[in-house]
Amino acid sequence: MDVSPILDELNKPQREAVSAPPQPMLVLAGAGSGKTRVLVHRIAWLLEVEGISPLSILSVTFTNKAAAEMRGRIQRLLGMPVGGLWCGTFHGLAHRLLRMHWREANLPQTFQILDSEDQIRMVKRLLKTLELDENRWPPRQVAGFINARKDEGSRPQHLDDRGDPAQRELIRVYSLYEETCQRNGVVDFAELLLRSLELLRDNLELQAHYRNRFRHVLVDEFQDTNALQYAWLRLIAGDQNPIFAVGDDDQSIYGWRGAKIENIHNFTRHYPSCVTIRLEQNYRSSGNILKAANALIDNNRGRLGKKLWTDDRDGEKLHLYAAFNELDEARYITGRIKQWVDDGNLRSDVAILYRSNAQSRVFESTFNENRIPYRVYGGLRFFERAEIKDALAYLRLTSNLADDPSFERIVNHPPRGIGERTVDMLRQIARTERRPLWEVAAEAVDSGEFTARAAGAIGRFVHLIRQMNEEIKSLPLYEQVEAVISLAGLKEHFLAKEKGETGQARVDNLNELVTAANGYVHIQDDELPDMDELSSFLAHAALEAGEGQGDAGEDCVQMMTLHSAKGLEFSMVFLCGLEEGLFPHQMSVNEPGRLEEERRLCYVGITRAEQQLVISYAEQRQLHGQTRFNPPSRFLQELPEELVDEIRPKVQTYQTSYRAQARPATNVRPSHRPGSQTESGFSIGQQVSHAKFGEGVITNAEGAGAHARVEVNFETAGRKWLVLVYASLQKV
DNA sequence: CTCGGGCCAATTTTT
DNA sequence: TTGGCCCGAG
Repeated sequence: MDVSPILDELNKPQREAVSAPPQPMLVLAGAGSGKTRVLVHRIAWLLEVEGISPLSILSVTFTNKAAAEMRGRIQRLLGMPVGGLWCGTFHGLAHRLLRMHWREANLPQTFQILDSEDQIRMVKRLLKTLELDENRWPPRQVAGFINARKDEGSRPQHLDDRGDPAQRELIRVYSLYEETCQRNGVVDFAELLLRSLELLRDNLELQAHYRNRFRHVLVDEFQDTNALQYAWLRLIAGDQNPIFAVGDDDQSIYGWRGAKIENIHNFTRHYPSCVTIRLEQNYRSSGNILKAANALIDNNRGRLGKKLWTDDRDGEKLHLYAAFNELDEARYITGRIKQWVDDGNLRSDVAILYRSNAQSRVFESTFNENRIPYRVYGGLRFFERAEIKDALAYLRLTSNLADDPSFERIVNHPPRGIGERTVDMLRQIARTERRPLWEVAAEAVDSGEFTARAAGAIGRFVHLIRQMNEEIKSLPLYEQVEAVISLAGLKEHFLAKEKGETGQARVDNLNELVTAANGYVHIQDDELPDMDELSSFLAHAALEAGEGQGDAGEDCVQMMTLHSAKGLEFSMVFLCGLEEGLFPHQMSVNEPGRLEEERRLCYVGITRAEQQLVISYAEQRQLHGQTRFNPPSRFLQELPEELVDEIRPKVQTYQTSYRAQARPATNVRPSHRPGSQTESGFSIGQQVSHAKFGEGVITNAEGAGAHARVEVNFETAGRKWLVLVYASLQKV
């Protein structure tokens, strides 16, 4: 067997990992060390060299993007499509299991997926039913509670309120929520995982079947797994089948949403025969950037340990800009980007990374002023838009008439005279009779319980849904979507309701939905023969929310949070807002564990840069409508001095540098001591001259850094406060 | 049902 | 400062 195409072009540890015998493996893959490559080549190795059937391989990722990339790269490497290989996200694969075994999992065949927004709407409704005040029980938090319990594998009956009345109520909501989902045939994201875990745990026949089938389980981004996901992996792998886990504990940044860094830390303890391999050679960044990243992350405790290195030269030093305020920060970065583009580089190779989304605004307006095209990542994705969800809700309801959340969403949307009062009555009947809203509505028309007006309106709605059901049955998918949108009158509704751009944008999106349906390839799946095209499309829409904004194809500066930058790389990276309270974020500074996660986030940010990393902080920043004076981030002091070129605005003041702050956590600014000399050489009593105001003498001073001001008593113009950065005073 | 004013809170995000 | 949400008026 010629193994050269699989092992060639791999470095030693990579090759070791790829060609290892079947055994539990932990591959600690540093940033830019060829992690995906190892996974892809490992699978190729198993298929080609070990002669494993694609059916015996289960490969799990977190995002659809990662799964798609993996699949694509395997096919490219092997030069052919690999059928039968299970390669997908945790949720996608769990969904697949449930579709295949819906009976055993006690679900209706037509079950639908509840996304986060649907889930919160449902919780809201249940809170009302239970007469719980939304202010005391914020639906978001209640949903969060439910998800967190599911993520640790707990059902309501497992939970103990331990005498805590608040806990008792939450468990009650969880209980009712679960019951309602079951009756409606809907399944939320966490439920996909938990339900499939229970399925395989309790159904020994299926368990044996899958353990016998999946001889190799591979996981990407292992440091991001939560308790449920890890349990799911271990259950499928059993004792015999080895898990090939790839991850980087230094890039674990999702602890706040349940990811357990312990999973990767304790992996070798769970699997004593596990072999650990470190991928430390970095193919992305130049030397100085890596040195800075290593130095920073070295401040964390309890790491598995790893030091990135490169064959590349040291490259540019890191640049650090101390901005006067957030506007100055944006202006400086704008200047650097202009320079970058003038030098013949692409804007799309530039990324602006920030800790929180709110920081994007200043950049957006500055870029607009300067005509710099940009793209902001994050925000609503395609399938999450209201108009799209409306259209999908119609489709879902025709597909599963018991889907109450969809019913609720569209029963009066567009408005058709079915008011809150009427819907409430429907709900009440539905609840007492434990039947879906749809059935109740269908019978309400003749029941005489409703006013003629309400009954008429309900009748028209029932008729509409039946008509849709009837008309779309034999149509191809995209015509089904088209027909539903038109029968529901969604376009007319949005055009009338939201005049101008918004309305038109929604119509455009609806058209785009038809196009998406037209382009949707429903792969006939041997393992899922009963899945029709529409159901498959609906599941796709729920599981894969789609891209944020359609890529205009224009060369754009990329703007995103540090979290969404993970996994990406850019020639030039601007890491902004390095201020105490902002980054590390205020909410994380008091707990060592959370602070370390912030540091890992910073590490992720630094390691995104290939050639040039520019870090900035503002000495004063508008935050929540108030001016804040935050000291430079403690992370700055953790970067070795010799790697950083500090760029300061024109004048130096007595605050030497970001390193001068002994205790960055304090928010007290040093006050001016009379007679002391500023670094720029200005001091009280100094004779100065100004281009416009002429000559004068400094009588007072305050502030620091780029923010420093002096009071000058001019001979002709009188007393004025001047910002040193802008005044360009000359000594006389 | 829809619009607008007042009030409140304010990381990070994928599925 | 902004945005989301609730409530009351039309």
